[in-house]
Amino acid sequence: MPELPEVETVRRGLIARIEGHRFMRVEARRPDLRIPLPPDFATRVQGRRIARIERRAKYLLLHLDDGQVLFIHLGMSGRLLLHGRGRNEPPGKHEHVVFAMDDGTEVRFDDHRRFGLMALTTEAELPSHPFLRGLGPEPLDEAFNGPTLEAVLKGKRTPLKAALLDQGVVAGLGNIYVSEALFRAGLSPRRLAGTVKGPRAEKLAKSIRAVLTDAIAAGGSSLRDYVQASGELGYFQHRWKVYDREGRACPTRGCDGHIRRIVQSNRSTFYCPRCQR
DNA sequence: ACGAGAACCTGTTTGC
DNA sequence: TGCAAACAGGTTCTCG
Repeated sequence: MPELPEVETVRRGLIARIEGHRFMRVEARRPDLRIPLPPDFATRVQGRRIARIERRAKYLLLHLDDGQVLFIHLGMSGRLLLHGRGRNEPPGKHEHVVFAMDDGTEVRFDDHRRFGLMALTTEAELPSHPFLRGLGPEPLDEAFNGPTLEAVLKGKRTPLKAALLDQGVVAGLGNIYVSEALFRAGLSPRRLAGTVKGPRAEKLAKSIRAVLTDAIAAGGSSLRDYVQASGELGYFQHRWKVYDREGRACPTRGCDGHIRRIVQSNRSTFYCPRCQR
C-alpha cells in the first residue's frame, strides 16, 4: 500500500496521537508476518514509552525510552488503525498486533497480505541494521538534488522506472510516485537509467521532491483500503496525472497523446509516450 | 555483479 | 450467476 507520502502521513498521525505515551498492553495475535515476530515481542515493548517517531524510506522507527527501536513496515496492505478510548471492538481477522496505550487509545496493525513487518532493534544497532543499510538517499533531504540523483543512476543499464523503484537508489519511492515523478519530469520510464544526467537529472530530482511534497500535503493517496492514522482519507489519488489512467488523454497542455500502461519488472507503469522521452 | 522474473499472501475486480 | 484469471501501494530470493 504505502509509499513515502503515506508512511509520512501515518507518522504524523502517530506523533499526534501516541508519541510520548506508554504501551500498556501489547498483543501479538498473529506473529507470522513477513519476518516472524519474536516470541518475546510483546514483553519487550510492554511498559515502554515512545520517545520519538521517525521515518526512513518506508520504515517507521519508534524510539522507545529504554533504547529499543521498533521498526514498522506496512508492506503492501498494512494499516495502523487508531481506536480512541472506549471504542473497543473485537479485533478483526487481519489485525495482527494490538497495542493498548496508557490513555486507552488502541493502535492496531492490520495487514491482510502480511507483507508488512515489525521488528525490534536498539539505538546502537540502528545505523548498521540490515533494513537501513544500503538504502539510497532520502528524496526530501536538503542534500537531494540533480548531482545526487545522477550519481546513484550512473552506469545503470536498467530502465529508469526499475531503477527508481529500487530502494537502494532512492529511498521511499514506490509504483505510484515513480510514474507520477517521471511524468512531471517528462522522462520515459523505459529510458536507460544511466542516461539521466545534468539538466535531466536536475529536473527529475525536482519532480520527485515536488510530487512527494504535494502528496504529503494531500495526506497521501488512499486506495481501496488505505486509511491514514487518524482514520481520515488522503486525497492525492484525485491528483494522479498518469497512474491508473490508461487510455485517458495526456494532461500536458498541447500534448495530444494518451496514457499508456506497460509492464516493467512485473509492475504496471503509466506514462505518456508522446511527451515523456 | 547485475538485472529480470518469480515468490510471498489475501482480497477484489475483470472477463468469459 | 459462477468461476478463473488478473491485478493490487513492497521486498527478497533465485536464476541466467
